[in-house]
Amino acid sequence: MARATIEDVADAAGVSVATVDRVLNGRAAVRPKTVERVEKAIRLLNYQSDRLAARLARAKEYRFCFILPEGSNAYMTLLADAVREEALRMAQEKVVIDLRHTDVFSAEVLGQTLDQISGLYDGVAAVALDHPRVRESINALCERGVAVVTLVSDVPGSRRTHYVGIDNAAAGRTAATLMGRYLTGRRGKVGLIAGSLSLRDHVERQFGFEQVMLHEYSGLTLLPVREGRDDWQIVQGVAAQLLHDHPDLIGLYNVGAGTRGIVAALEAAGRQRKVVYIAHELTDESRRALIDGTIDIVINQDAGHEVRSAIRVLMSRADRSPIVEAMERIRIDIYVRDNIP
Amino acid sequence: MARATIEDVADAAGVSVATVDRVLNGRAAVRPKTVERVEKAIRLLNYQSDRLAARLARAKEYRFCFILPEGSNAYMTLLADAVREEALRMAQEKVVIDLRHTDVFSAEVLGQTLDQISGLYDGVAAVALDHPRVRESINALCERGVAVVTLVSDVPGSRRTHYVGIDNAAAGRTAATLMGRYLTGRRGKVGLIAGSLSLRDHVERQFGFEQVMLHEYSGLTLLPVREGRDDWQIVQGVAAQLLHDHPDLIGLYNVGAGTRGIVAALEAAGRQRKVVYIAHELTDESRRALIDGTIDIVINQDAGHEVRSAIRVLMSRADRSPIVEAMERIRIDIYVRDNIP
DNA sequence: AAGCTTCTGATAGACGCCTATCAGGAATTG
DNA sequence: CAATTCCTGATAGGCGTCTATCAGAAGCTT
Repeated sequence: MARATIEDVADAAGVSVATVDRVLNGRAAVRPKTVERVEKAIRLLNYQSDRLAARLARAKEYRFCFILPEGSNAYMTLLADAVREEALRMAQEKVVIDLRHTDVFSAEVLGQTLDQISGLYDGVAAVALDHPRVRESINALCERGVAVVTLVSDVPGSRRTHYVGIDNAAAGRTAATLMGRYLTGRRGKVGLIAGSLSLRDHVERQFGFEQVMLHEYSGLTLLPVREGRDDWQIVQGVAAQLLHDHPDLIGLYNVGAGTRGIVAALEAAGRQRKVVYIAHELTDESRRALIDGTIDIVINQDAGHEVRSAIRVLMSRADRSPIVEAMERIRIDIYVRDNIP
Repeated sequence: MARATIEDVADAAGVSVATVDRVLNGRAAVRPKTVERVEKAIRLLNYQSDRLAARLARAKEYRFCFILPEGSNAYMTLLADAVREEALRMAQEKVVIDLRHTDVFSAEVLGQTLDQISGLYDGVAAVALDHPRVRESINALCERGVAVVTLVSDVPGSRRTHYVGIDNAAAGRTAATLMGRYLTGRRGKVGLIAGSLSLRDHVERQFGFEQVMLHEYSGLTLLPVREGRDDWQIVQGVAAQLLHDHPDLIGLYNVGAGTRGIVAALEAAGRQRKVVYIAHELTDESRRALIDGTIDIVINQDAGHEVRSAIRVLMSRADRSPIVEAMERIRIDIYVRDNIP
């Protein structure tokens, strides 16, 4: 009752291994009647090709490329680290992974980068801007048979194979629910800071947050969003202003990066622990602030998981095997002080 | 600059491939001086043996066994499903996975089961009771070279290779922090229900919960634990009693299974949504209750992840490759209504 | 029925490593 | 120095699949 091999299938179907192989890999024309016989034998023996042997035989290096925004955004640094780590591990399995950085805020630059790498890789994973220029480049890549995966922020409407990241509207709603519950029975204002309203993930989070806040926690006054460009110094200024303008600010949700700036602003105003502060992404900075109580909750998407998921998706596209949806769903992690990993 | 092979190493070291193989797999005695030469060549070429080729060549089926408690505990059902699913997937890679059920509350029965399977498997993953009888059987298995992994609940002091599960004390603390914050500014009683105080994970959760509640939320009165045997009907009785005895009960933490019983009791008393209720494990039942607001928070450990992690650990033990700690850390998932997967 | 096209079979040689065997060289012992 | 014992080299065969080639069979056309 050992596993069936191609040879077993060939015997059962009364054909040669060559023909079975032709059917399996669409190598040449095979008469429909023969195809059917082979397929019947496959079903009968419950044959599954041995992935290990197959990849060994193909002896092919898979080449993938990750494109991340340049700059010192803490979460992107985590992502980059994860990519490098996985690159090492995957080297053992004949997978080469390159990492490139590009200006995330410029659709033109990102588009050019995508255009250039065509032909060099079997697959690309990119943190992409949702912009027609980018969409066009993504589609061009797909056209040429390169698998494209969007990371963290999606580009809907493009022909990308897959989106690896969380449901950002749901993340926003999650933040709102926790904010509302943490502030049960209190009245006051809640501030909202985003990196840029041209980043799809930020907008979606904001949308989800407002949706739940307005409908379910109408006792709280939601202030209009302010943009911080994901730069902690700018964010610090924005937060400081917010705190100054609203002495009755009791909640703060930062949809983007720049945690460092907010922590600084809260401390400068002496209002840490007095404002319920919900941030995104678990970094060294936010971890620290979570432990000392300045941040109450961090909503996270696991960088390691995202990178591994992206690689798995690219791999299965490369050897035409199906992906396991359940395994590739990126979760919205909630961290409080006590469950930090 | 392709990957180095054993042959390259042999050439570089000026020895034969046979000798390299002997060094790599400790197949026979090799003179220290030669060993060193080979190892130097390996470092020099940054040689890493090709896992795929190695496993193909060994041509060995790995045989693993999962031992789960019998009965209809919802979470255990999820675990069992995950095991079956992975068993299918792993079949593609020459890994056979069996699933056995046993009485989780009896150390003797579990011990016997463990004793019996010795010799049949390369590795075992078990949801085990922390009991000397069980510990002894686990150690006996390890003695005979069978890799043993504890699942969900650990057996410290045994020679098990690894524990796959969450830090339960931290989970308890997490529950307490959320309970405390959700109940900010309110006074009243908080109830605590466990399955059995002989289950290590339950005791640890209780410990963590009490620790944080007592120190940080002293405005809330923590009631003594009650046991529900993880049976929803018993749990329902316990919960009903609790609600009856304490009209000022405003929080409830159920450390074990039996969510269904608590939901029923809350509904019967008409106090759903009036009591902040925190449960463990995301099942169909708790998911429903979370959505309709009866449950406020679910703390979860992902069944699929645990099973996959256990398999990975058993596999690396079997082919003596190291595990990636970071990848095998099981997270304490927090779910509210809005981030349910 | 000859000539052509389309399918199929047989087989060899990778892929990178494991396992096993045997002979001969090196080091050790008495 | 001979007799052991210990190390090492060379090599064959296998793991299950892919790729490629070539000859021959089957099917179709006219």
